[in-house]
Amino acid sequence: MRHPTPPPAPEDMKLAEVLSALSDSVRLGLVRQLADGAERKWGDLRAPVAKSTLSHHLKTLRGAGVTETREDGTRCFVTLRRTALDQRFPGLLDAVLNAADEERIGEAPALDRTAPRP
Amino acid sequence: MRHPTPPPAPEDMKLAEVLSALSDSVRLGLVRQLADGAERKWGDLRAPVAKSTLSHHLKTLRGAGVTETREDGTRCFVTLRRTALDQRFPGLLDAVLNAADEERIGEAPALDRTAPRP
DNA sequence: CACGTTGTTCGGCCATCGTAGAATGACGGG
DNA sequence: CCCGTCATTCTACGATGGCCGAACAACGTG
Repeated sequence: MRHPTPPPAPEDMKLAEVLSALSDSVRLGLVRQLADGAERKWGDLRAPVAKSTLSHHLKTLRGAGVTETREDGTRCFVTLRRTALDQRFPGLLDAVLNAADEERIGEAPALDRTAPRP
Repeated sequence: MRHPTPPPAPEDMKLAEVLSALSDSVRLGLVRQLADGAERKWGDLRAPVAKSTLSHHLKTLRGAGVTETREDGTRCFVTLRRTALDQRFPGLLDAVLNAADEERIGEAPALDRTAPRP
């Protein structure tokens, strides 16, 4: 399956690149799903895009050092690199996750129930 | 001079937009120059780009709600909207500024003195 | 070994972005 | 009143970026 994008060492992570990786709502949604630090199966990640697009988003996150990927046979598992991020950019991830929670980024489209049906 | 981009109310700021605004090294350099909260003259801001480009970058920062602009006659002054940012995205700005300081983003190109001259 | 599953890569499309130079508009000073 | 200063807008262009469907590659299983 080939993952030619190994995660960069903590000291090689660039702030602008990380912020850029986090500046997309689809990717923020993915990061939120990984927020508890637990490993998630690729196929269990939810995003409102085609799987090729999802793959690209995960590649972007990996490239910036935000996530890490482990392969096991034909399937792979994704993890948030919380310690590396906290070490290199103290407070950043928490601030972003809190704000993303507040905005409910990446949550179900939420059918509009504001107007009761007739 | 016309500033058709008034800063959004704190509650209208979008996380993804703010992160996007901060994901450019030129803009990060500008934000660093404003970090102390003091007002700065447009013309005193340093950036390695043409003035039209600088104007666009400041428009982007304004549009995201990161900065504010005050006009006085023909010149204008730029301020970091620290309180609005801290209120809406607690901890985010500090984390970004600390990391940007660490990477010395936007500082003088720094002639290479690692090898002493012959 | 043939096949289905899983994720990546490829090719292409369209939108946005960073950049610069030139034109424009708004003032203030001589 | 005319000119210089200051910042924005216009126009243009190459580079990215997000998106998708299709093709591909690696693996486990029947």
